[in-house]
Amino acid sequence: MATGRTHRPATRSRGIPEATVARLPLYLRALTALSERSVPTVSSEELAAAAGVNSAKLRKDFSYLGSYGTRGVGYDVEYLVYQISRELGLTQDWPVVIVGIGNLGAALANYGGFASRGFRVAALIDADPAMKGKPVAGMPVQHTDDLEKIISDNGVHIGVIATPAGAAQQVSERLIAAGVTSILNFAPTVLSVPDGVDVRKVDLSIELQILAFHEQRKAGEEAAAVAGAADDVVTPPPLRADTAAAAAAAAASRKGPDGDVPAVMPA
Amino acid sequence: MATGRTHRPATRSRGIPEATVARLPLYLRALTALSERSVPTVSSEELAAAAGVNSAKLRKDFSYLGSYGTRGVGYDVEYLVYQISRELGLTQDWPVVIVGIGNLGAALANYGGFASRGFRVAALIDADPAMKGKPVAGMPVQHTDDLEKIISDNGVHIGVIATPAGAAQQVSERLIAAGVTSILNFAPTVLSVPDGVDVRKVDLSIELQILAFHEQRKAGEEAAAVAGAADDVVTPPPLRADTAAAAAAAAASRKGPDGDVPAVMPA
DNA sequence: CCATCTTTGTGCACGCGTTCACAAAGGCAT
DNA sequence: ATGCCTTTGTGAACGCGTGCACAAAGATGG
Ligand SMILES: NC(=O)c1ccc[n+]([C@@H]2O[C@H](COP(=O)([O-])OP(=O)(O)OC[C@H]3O[C@@H](n4cnc5c(N)ncnc54)[C@H](O)[C@@H]3O)[C@@H](O)[C@H]2O)c1
Ligand SMILES: NC(=O)c1ccc[n+]([C@@H]2O[C@H](COP(=O)([O-])OP(=O)(O)OC[C@H]3O[C@@H](n4cnc5c(N)ncnc54)[C@H](O)[C@@H]3O)[C@@H](O)[C@H]2O)c1
Repeated sequence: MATGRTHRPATRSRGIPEATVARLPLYLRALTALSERSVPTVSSEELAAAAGVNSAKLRKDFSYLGSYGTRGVGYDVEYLVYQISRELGLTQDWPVVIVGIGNLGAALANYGGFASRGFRVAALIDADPAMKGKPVAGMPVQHTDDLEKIISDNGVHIGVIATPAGAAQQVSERLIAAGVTSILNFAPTVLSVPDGVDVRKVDLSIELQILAFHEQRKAGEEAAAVAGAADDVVTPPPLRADTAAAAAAAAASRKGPDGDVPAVMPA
Repeated sequence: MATGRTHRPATRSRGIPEATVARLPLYLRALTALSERSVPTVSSEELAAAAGVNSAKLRKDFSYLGSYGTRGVGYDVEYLVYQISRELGLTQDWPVVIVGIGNLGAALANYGGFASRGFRVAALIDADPAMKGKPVAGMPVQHTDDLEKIISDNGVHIGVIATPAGAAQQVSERLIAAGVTSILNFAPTVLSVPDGVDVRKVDLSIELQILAFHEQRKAGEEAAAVAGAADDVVTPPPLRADTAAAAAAAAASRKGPDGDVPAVMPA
């Protein structure tokens, strides 16, 4: 069981660093584009630019896969596409089920890029009886009652969860019990899964909050640059009296009227 | 313009490490749940479990914000919710525009959790004239012609791109020219943006490919454990003659009538 | 066959992030 | 008050990821 682990810490991908694995799809996408334009070879510099990374990083990444380049020339595009595809396991077919066919689930089901890389939507599953049999993306929605059978009949190892957060943990347990060992979770919850099961999450809200943090930071720096850096508004340093008071009020909302809690951020 | 940088390397969030910033929303979510259950205080151990992280990591993360805990007791839930919200900039309102109201864009527009943390969908924008004025999530879709005016009138700094990949770069340029400085990109492309602009990407296909890599790895290890670890199939080590031949054939798939081509993907 | 020029592959150093482990802090009971 | 017990906050060690810089490899032209 273990506590909700979010990424793949256990598997310890022998040899290839996790950071490299995460970039391989990026390289593959850039290479595919080159391949379509019939470009025969590409240098690490060019490919790195197309993938939006540093060329040294790219070369080091490729070095984990083997020596597939030719010095003085670059990399053979088609050959590299094949090698990366093989390394990522895209030379085989991966049946996938999507659970929770609401707004998001339906959009995912309709997503073309889904099938373009060896992933095949094997089934769409929803708990709503009214959805049963209803076609979404040209495929009938099936009921959760048949989840186990669907997973096992199709040899599914990868599941996508797009249910409300409250149902996600339970759905993940059923998926795992039925044989799924990799989950892509769109529900905003931490999933607790056994060792050996990989979970990756996509959380729109978290991404926006991270952007907001930096955005606020920019606004603060800008204000500090314009003004004499005396006023605060959003900067972390001290904290104005009224803001501190609000914080104190929130903190004291339970017990006595200890109206203290001065300027925070001591350490 | 710089090459497509993907994450926030420039901003150098003074003080708070990027990895910590990325976890703050996780803590906030867990704390909000506790708050709703009227739990007054929580220990680092409990909160860490709820957020799916290590308790030492959580304490260190909080130490960057300040000393908000009480030794022997734990953290005041309400107070911490306030502090993290403030740090993330969620105490203010963030108007957001979504560009590209197709399957995904519509799902995002309908997403309730969007507005729950200070983010407000200020406008939905699409290039399709047929979409103009059509209500999606109770809001009329506006045409791209008015993009600049919408951004400026609403003081939008955060934009979400859900257009096809081919249009993403151009859309990002218009957004940025109009004043957007943070972009959440759902299109599978590397965006080239000027310094000072943050881009975060959500790419379903990449996530699935990473899962496939580990899935393949699991299958390989399993097979190796069962069999005598002699056969390859997917293991990285050397490269057998026939495998190399297949690769070479794939590389030549463009010119000659080599009717093979493994499983490699096209699009 | 040799010289030159381009580009790979990688040794190395550095910085960030994670984790351990513990002293200090504070509540609480006596 | 005093001592015990819990939990925080953090110093320090470690490991991973990144980027530099360059020697080696190989293509290409003479
Ligand atoms: N829509 C988005 O843009 C978006 C963005 C980020 C995250 N999310 C998250 O994705 C999830 C789905 O979002 P949505 O907007 O599609 O919600 P939705 O309500 O439109 O769809 C949820 C679907 O899940 C089904 N469902 C409920 N319980 C189930 C169960 N136990 N087993 C199988 N199916 C079940 C429902 O019948 C419904 O069809 C939510 O957790 C949401 O927070 C959505
Ligand atoms: N649907 C998914 O689940 C999913 C998942 C991952 C990634 N994506 C990516 O998200 C993007 C959108 O996917 P989708 O399924 O919603 O596609 P879609 O074709 O349904 O929608 C695209 C929308 O963008 C609009 N558009 C096109 N060019 C535009 C422009 N220049 N300015 C403004 N709007 C423009 C179109 O009119 C259309 O409404 C694609 O890049 C896709 O690869 C989608």
